[in-house]
Amino acid sequence: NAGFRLTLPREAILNVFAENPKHLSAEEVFLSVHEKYPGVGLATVYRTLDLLTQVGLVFKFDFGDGKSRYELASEAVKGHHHHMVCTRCGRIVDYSDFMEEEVKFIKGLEAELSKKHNFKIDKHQIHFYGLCERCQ
Amino acid sequence: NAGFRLTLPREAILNVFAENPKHLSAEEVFLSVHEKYPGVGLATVYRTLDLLTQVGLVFKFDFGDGKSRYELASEAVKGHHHHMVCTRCGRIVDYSDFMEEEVKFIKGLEAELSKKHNFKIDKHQIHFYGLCERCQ
DNA sequence: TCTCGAAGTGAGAATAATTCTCAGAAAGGA
DNA sequence: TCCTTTCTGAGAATTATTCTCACTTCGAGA
Repeated sequence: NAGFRLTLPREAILNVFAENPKHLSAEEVFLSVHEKYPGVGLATVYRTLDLLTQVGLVFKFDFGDGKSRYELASEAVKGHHHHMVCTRCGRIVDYSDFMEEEVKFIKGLEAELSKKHNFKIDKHQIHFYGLCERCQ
Repeated sequence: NAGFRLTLPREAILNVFAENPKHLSAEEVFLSVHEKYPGVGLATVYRTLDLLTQVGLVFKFDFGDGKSRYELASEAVKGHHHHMVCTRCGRIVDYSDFMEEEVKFIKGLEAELSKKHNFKIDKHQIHFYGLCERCQ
């Protein structure tokens, strides 16, 4: 909260994530907020999601279906996980197996790449694509 | 070429990739094709990119800036590489270092995940985000 | 060679997610 | 309290992508 106000819309949006800590689209957040606070507009949802992303409270993902997804950063960190996306039905499956090895590997890679390409890496995304259980 | 015709627009689009084997946006492909073949429409470019992606000749990427990028699959495989995206200027830096280790690690991960979650993985994407040399 | 149906096409309209604009509301410090 | 800054809702505007439709091209078979 560095120089920003914690207003009702913003609080409402954060609450949505607290209740449903999953990769939500802007529209899903909007609908969810709208139930309790019908006054909150879609533009504000987008603005707030943007702000929260800037500040680092939420992560923004793009799974390639044309809409962005957002996820509470603390969730994503605490239960660190990545995603598998079904290319048929669009379902997103979280996994948190092998995270320790994965994080270790990725961190090492990051360090090497940062050095070699003089690129200041601050986050990564790993997505697997394929067919989920139901769609095979 | 299984049941599809190799028409002029399609050939022209493939040529664009041959000449410039980089992560091109649909618009970039369109402009490039347009130079030699002004008759080719944007819709056809989109349709063809879609077709080529289905068939597996090109890969489709999404770096989170609202537009998709396409890359010749043979290029991506031959010079297997991944991407670092600058969050300030949008520049995309390829890297192909440590690929052997990376592929090995990812393949192993894929196998484990496929088994455990009964998810038929057929591709993955790894992106790093941060600040490029110029933007730090 | 001619004919017919499927596949492919360009142009522009339509769609969907996101951003912008603008006038008004709220909030915090002087 | 007043004033400036921040924040807001509503709807218009924008941007990438898809759809529609009438037309063309191709290729297989008669």
